[in-house]
Amino acid sequence: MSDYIPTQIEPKWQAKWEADGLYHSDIDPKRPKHYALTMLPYPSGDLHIGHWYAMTPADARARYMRMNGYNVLFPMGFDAFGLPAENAAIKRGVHPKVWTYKNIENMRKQMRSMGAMFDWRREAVSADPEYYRWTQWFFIQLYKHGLAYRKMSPVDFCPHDNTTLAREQVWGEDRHCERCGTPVIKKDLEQWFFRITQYADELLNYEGLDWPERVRTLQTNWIGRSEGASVIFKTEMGDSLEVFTTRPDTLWGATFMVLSPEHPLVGKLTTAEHRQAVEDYKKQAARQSDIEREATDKEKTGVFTGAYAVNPVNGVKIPIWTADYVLMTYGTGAIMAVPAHDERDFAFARKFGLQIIPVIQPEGVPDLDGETMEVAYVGAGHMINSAQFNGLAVNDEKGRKNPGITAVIDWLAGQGIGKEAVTYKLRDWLISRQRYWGAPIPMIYCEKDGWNPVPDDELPVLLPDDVAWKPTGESPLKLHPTWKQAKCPVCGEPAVRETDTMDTFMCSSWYHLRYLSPWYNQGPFEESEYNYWMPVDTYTGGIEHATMHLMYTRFFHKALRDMQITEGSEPMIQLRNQGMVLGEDHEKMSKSRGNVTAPDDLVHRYGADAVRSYLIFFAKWDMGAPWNRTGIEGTYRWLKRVWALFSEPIGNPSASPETLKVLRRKVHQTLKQVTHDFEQFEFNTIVSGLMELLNEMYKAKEAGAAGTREWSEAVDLYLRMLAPVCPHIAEELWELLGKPYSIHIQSWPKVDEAATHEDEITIPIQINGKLRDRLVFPADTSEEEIKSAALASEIVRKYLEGRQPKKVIVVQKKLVSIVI
RNA sequence: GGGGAAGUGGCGGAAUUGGCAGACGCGCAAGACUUAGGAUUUUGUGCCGCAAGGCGUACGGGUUCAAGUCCCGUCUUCCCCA
Repeated sequence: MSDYIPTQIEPKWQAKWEADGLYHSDIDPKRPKHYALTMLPYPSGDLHIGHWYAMTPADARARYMRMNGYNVLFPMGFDAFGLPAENAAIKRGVHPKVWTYKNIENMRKQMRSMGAMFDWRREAVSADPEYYRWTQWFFIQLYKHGLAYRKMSPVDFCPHDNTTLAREQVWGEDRHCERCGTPVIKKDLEQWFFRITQYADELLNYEGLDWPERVRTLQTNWIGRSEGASVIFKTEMGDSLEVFTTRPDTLWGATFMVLSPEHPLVGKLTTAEHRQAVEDYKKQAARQSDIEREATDKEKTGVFTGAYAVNPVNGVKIPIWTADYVLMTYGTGAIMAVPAHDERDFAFARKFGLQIIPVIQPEGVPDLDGETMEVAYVGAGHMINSAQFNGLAVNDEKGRKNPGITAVIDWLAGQGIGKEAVTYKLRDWLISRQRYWGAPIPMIYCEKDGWNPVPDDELPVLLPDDVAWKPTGESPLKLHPTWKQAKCPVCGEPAVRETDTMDTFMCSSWYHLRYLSPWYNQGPFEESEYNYWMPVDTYTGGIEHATMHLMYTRFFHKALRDMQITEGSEPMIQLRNQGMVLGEDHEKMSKSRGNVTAPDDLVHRYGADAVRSYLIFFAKWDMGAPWNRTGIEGTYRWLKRVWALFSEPIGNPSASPETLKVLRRKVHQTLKQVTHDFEQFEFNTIVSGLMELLNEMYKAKEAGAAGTREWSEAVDLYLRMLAPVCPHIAEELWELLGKPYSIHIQSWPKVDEAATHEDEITIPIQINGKLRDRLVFPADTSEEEIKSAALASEIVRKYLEGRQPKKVIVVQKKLVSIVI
């Protein structure tokens, strides 16, 4: 018997699998397909233990599906554009391309050491010109179909470094520049957008998707659909002020208006007397984040503009204020304030002594009084102080489900002062980045013909390599002497290229399509591959992508469908999220904290199989947990015990039939549990189940089971169950036992249900809810027999002291509960 | 502030969904083997108690023959908010 030396067997099998193309996935119409996808990594340098934590169970499950007869596609690639490459260039003078591709090379090597079943022929790297050629092509398609457009939009800008900043480069509550610490300012730039808002309602529909409730809730909140009405107020000077409200039924209670400090009319409306206060207030508001501004518990601030508006429903003159709790980015940036029935308006009115008029009266309580109310009333009731609508019922529903709201909306529309309206928090997707290391936006500007797309046969618009890095961080594309010079695709006259690049979420919105045929150069993907493999059956990745990436890719797919490029509305049918591996200090792993665990060291010391099984075993997959360096000893020991048991000589069988029956029962019970766990993504109990079975097998061997038919079956099934989790040791032992190569193309075993049944059942006996006795019965004992045996038990008789029990509950095959 | 998730031994976690709480593993303790042990192996290990027994799933109530699981309230931690 030899020792278990993973570093000897693992590279050997990895090389053989690769040479044999064992994990190549090709179209096979005879077999059901399964597209298993795990989120692709950013090539930051090293594969992190977190990557392993995400990929290993995904790989194990892909292998399980393959053993179940599916033709499985499990590809891998790199999300290779992005800011860190540019930061490295600025800090260390390495070209982003060099930095990125060196990292990719390193990470490929690390991934190979995992022994995953990636089909590397299908690898896609988003920074390859052959990849971003199609990213650009998609942009042009979206542009041609009116889904991409250009408009002014504010960006974060550092006045000291004189550069635009990405969101993640703006730090802290005071929103300062990551590099120099200067507070950032907003600057308006012309930028490109995708019309994701056009798909807002469709994105709210998750029909046919097996996605976690949590992700759907996050997306739903992100889209933030509100139903209500838009109403036109007029200022005394005659300007129109449109407001959106979800509560048009409370219009008669509007006692003032509030404009966002950024609202374009604030300047015009403000009277000379109030101008200084308003200007000061605007400056102060601009320095706060939206979250701070919206917080309901925050002390309300605001100033009077000196102007008045007229409430269109009753002609009452109401003051116009400006306050930071109204955001320009939501609705119209102006609200009608109904302090009696809105918490924030109420707090504001009380603070500044503004009038409060109740217009919804709850049932069965004394009449509300604006002078004495202590909180806003937001519930159901009937309308009061509302002219012809007095007495109308208002319930807790939103929109047209509410009779009060419906009646008022219809009346407003009839009067021409308002109409039914829906607003969303979702904004159009801003895709311009003032960066170098991204896919150039393939557009050309001509003085005469305006913006036009680069012709298809000129794609890709290549990133130039010969760029200079200025410490300002301004995009080198802008500073490049010749790159932006182009010919107008329409008139042929000199024109200029767009120097912005695309948001990398654009690259990752379609990578699952490039995996289908990264070799293909006639289009983004080969149709036959698409028709066979799509949609993705199982998508796994971190919850942090719930809103951005997962929403963008859904939008992208719907847009492709509408442009007749693809069929189907949803790219990924089933979604599951893993949790995060924290450092041993329970903090998020990061180089700066020095709490990072490097998988390479672990693989070197314990082998990939031990690392894989430990990552699967040590935490509930969807929860994650802090790393524990000694824990891995457990799975390493387990594998050594597997090795020892399966590779040592068998000896003469001498086990009793009972021993063999018990062994076979445990094997099939484990198979049943492990199968269930793979289906349900409950990975940690797969390993614990296999550990338990191993312990039973040691006992059985002790009792002389080795060499029997049951023993052979146990070993065979054990290795098949082990194969998805620990592919190397399973393959090695499989070969050692003289079984046909490769274990990874064997079938998943079938559970023998009959073998799983217990002969005997142990029934706990409770008296007044406390466990007092345990009795063993043959499994088929009737309820009556169990009941009488329980009552006859010595311990129960002692407690009964000759009395009759008040109640006896017998739960079939579970327990007996006696009440005295 | 709003929305969401979660609180089970010293630690990570089990518990067929209302039915024997603590599977499996780490750690720890004692023993065996050994020149040695950071190898291997055996046994033990929720807490209190010499024991009988009692108490135990964040805390306080409730429903039930029976609650980690269901209901009400409180506290704590974590995640998300362009």
